[in-house]
Amino acid sequence: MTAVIRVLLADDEHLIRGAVAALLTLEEDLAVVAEAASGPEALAMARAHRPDVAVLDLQMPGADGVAVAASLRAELPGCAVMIVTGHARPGHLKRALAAGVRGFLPKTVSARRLAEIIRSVHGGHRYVDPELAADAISAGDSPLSEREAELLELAADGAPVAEIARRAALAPGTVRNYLSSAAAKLGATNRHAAARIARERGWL
Amino acid sequence: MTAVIRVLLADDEHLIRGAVAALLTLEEDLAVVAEAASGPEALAMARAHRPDVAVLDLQMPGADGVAVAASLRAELPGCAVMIVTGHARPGHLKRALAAGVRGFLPKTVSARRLAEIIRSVHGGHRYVDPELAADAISAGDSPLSEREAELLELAADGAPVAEIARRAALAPGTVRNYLSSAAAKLGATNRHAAARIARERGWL
DNA sequence: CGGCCGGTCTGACATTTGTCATGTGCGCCG
DNA sequence: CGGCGCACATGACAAATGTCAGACCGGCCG
Repeated sequence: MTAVIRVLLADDEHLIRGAVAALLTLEEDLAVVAEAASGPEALAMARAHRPDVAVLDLQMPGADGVAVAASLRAELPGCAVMIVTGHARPGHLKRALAAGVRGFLPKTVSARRLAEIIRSVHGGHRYVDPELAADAISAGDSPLSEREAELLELAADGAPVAEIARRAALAPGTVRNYLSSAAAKLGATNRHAAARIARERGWL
Repeated sequence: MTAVIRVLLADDEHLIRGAVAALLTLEEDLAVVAEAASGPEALAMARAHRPDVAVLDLQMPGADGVAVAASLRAELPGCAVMIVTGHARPGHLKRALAAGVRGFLPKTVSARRLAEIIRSVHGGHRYVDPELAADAISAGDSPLSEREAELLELAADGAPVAEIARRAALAPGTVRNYLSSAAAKLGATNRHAAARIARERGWL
C-alpha cells in the first residue's frame, strides 16, 4: 500500500470541520494534517504542511475558496484542490474550474463519498457533482459585459446612481445605460432585481 | 447513571449531519436516534422517535428551523429544542426564543461543546451563544410597523411599486409612503437598501 | 372629556431612474 | 481595405420613485 494521503481541511464552521476531520481520519489511507478556519489561514497551513489534497469551503472569512485555490495552485502545484460548498451557484463552478480546482461538490454528500472523491482526485481525476454540473450548463455563461458586471456589483447594495457614477468615474447617464442593458439581458424589470438574479447565478 | 439522552438531528447538509451524528454517538450518554434533511421530515421523525432533544439547523428546505421548533413545542412538550446555524441574524434569535427554543448557537462551536450544551439543555437550562446574544441586544427590536415590514417583504425581490400595490390592495402612493418611512427608520436611501438591511438584521 | 400620539392611508409635487437615439473606437472576417 | 458587430459612452425625454402635507381612526393619559 502507498503512503497515506495528506489532507488539509478549511472551513470556518468548527462543528463541521472537526466532525469531518474525525470521520476522514477513520479512513486508513487518509490523514488530516492541517485545519484552517479562514482563507489566509488555509494558505499559511498549506505552506507549512504541504498537503496532497486541500479541501476548501467556498465561503470563508478573509478570502473566498476560489481565491485560495488560485494561490495554492501557483505555490503548490502538486497539491490537488477541492471545493465543498453549501449553496453552490453556477458561476462559482466555472470560476473554480478556471482556477484549477479538481473537485467541486455540495455539502449534501456523505463523508464516505467525500473520502472516495478525495482518493479519486488525488489519483489525478477530476470530480464535479452531476447536479451542479447540470445547473452550470443550463444556466450557461454570463451574458454580461465587463462594465455591466462591474456596475451591477456597485449597484448591489442599493446605492443611488449618482454614487455609483462617482465611484466608477462615469457620467450618470452612462451608468443608467449599462444597468438598463444588464437588466434587459437578465430579464429583470430594474437594476435591483437584476443584481439579485446575477448573484443567484454567481455572475456578479 | 441515568438513561442516555435521545437526540434528533436535522440538517440538510448530509456531510455535516452524518459527521456530527458520528461524533455525538461517541459520547456515552448521547444517542442519535433520528436524522432528517428537511423541516417536514424532522417533524415526522420527531413524532416517530420522540427524542429528548432536537437539534435543528435554521435554514432547511420545506420549513425553517423556527417553524419546526414551534410545531415541536406544541406536539412534544417534553422535547427540548435547540437551533444551530451558520449565519445567524439578530432577529432570528428573538423569534426562536419566542417559539420556545432552549438553545441557540452558531456552527463555529466544536462538537464537544455541542455535546455539553445538549446535556445542559436536557437538564432544563437554556443556552444562547454570548456573541449572538450581544448582537441581538445591540441590534435591538425592529422599529418597523406591521405594514412597513409586510411591504418591505414584497419589495425585497425588486418588484416595481405598482406590482406591490396590487398585491397588497393599496394605492401606489401609500406603498411609496410606507417604504419611504421604513427606509428612513433603517437609515437607508431607498427601499432596496432598506430591504437588504432589514434582512441582515432578521427583521423582514 | 379632550388633546395628543402613532399607525394607516391618500394625492400632488420634485427628484431619480429607465429608455431611446446617437456616436466613437476596437477587433474580426470576408 | 471596408464593413460588421460589439463594448463603451453620453444626453434628452418619459416613466417610476421618493418626499411632503394632510386626513382619518383608535388608544392613552392628564
